[in-house]
Order: sequence, then C-alpha cells, then structure tokens
Amino acid sequence: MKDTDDKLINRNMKPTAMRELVLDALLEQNVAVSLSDLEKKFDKADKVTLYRTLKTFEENKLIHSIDDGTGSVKYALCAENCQCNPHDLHVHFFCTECKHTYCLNDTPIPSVTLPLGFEIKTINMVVKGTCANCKK
Amino acid sequence: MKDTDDKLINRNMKPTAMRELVLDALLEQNVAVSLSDLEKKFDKADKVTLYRTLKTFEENKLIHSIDDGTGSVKYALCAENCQCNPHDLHVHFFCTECKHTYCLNDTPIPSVTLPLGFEIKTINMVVKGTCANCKK
DNA sequence: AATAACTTTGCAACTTGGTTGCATAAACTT
DNA sequence: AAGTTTATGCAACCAAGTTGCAAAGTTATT
Repeated sequence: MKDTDDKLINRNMKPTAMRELVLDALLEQNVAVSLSDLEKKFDKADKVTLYRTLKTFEENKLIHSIDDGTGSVKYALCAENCQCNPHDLHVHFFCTECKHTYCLNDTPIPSVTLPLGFEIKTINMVVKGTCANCKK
Repeated sequence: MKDTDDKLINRNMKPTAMRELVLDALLEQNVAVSLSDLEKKFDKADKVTLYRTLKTFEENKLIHSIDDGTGSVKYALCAENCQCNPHDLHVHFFCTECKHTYCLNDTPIPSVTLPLGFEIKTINMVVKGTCANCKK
C-alpha cells in the first residue's frame, strides 16, 4: 500500500486517484501551492474537483490554507500529527522575487499583547521579502 | 478652509468633493472600511471612483490597506506623519463577532527571527478573535 | 474670456478566484 | 445485483478588484 494512501486513511479520507495525485504534488513541493497552480499542473483535471479535494484535505487537517496576501489562497501540508491548534501556528514567508510562499515550520508566531478586552483566537502572520534562494 | 482639505493638501492631493466625503467617512470611523462599505454608505457614488479615491489616498500615504483575510481589503487612516515604513507597522485585529477590523496602533508587530538567508521587507499580522465591544 | 492641457469622475465591461447546483460515475453495503 | 453513499465533472454564478475610454470639471495660457 502506498505511502500516500496511509496518509489519507489516517486522516479519514478514502484514497481516490485524484486525492493521491494532489497529495503527491503537495509532497514534492517545498512551497505552498494555490488552486490555480494545481490547475496548471493537472490541466486535464477539473478545477472544481481540485478545489473540493483541497477542501476535504483541509477539513481533515492534512493541509492548512495560507492567506499570503496575493489574492489566491495557498495550501501546504500540515505536520504529521498537526491538529491545527494555535500552538501549531507558524510564520509564513512570501518571496517577492520568485513569488513563492514558504511555511516556516520552525518559526513560531511570537506572542502579542493586545489592548484590554481583546481576546485572541488565532493569528495570521506573513513576512514578505526575499527568500534564501533568491538572495544569492 | 476645512480640516480635511488640509490633510489632503498636506499629502499632495487636490481637495475634491469626493475626496472630502471619503476622508470624512474614514475620520468618523474607528474601524477599517472596505470599498463595499463605502459603496453602501454613498450609494449614489460610483464604485470605480471610490476605488480610485482609495488608491490615491493610499499612494499618498493618507491611508493604508489591510488584508484581514476576509477577502475584501480594508482601509484605515495612517498616523499623522506616517510614511508607512516598517517601523510604522502595527497589528490588525479582526473581530469574528462584529466582523470589524481594528488598527491596533499601539501594538507594534513583534520581531521574528527568520531562517538563514531570508530577508524581511514587510510584515502582515492579523489577530482574529473577539474585540473589547463584543466580549462583554 | 477663449482655448488648450490636464485631472477627476462615471459608465461599461472584463478578469480572476472562489463557489454552488445538479447530474453522472464510482465505490461501498447488504 | 439493487440500493445507498461518496466522488467527480460540467455549467453557471458571484464578489472583488481592475482597465479603457469618454465626459465633466479644473487649471493654466494667451
């Protein structure tokens, strides 16, 4: 049985062909991907199916979505046992050169002190700049 | 001469009727507004004109835009002498109850240490939760 | 005051990303 | 094998943002 099948089953999803394909694509990337990235990659696949595949992945916490401010939502794999809790949150980085969005898994979001009465539920933190690849 | 005229002229914009109207609307708000908010408020005004008004305001650093993750960009007044430099950046707060977006002007974005080779240009940090008004 | 030059406004129309409804196809259940 | 559930694919739609172009308004020039 395939590795991807495991991952899908572990997260309570049936391992369909489409899902394996998308999961493979996500696994081989070290940057986050958008729906339209996937559309380009699998130009025979239907946009809506890809869309719904990502949605189910997200619901089942196999991936998380990233709003990097580019106007198109990006998706990236969660850590193995991630439950998408606040303490799982990490900083995302958008490179203005190569336009890639990175999960900085080892960079946790620093804590902020809010004004009195404001209660935090979650945080989105996107750093923009030049990535290690483009800096050279 | 009106106060709003001053502000516009200080920022190198001609004080047209439309601009005064929009600036007034921004001044009387303590939360950030979206283009569609303005459309509702001024239902006679053209969407594109409002759009371009906001754009010129932003170009001239009278306001800054906020991507709060709701899918529609919000705008809020800059501080008096703001140049929108990195050290002017503050945290934004989106209340999931009242759906309002606040500028936390007194809450600077904490510094983050990035992986080797990553160079920061700017940061977007949006905290989501319940605001002081809704918490009661 | 009349003309020219530039700026702002308004309408129409379009693009992109995301989304829903519904029908077909595939996969499980008994 | 029939019936139920789940996944996929097509069409169509929606919202937000954006562009092109012409009309209206402003400012400058003589």
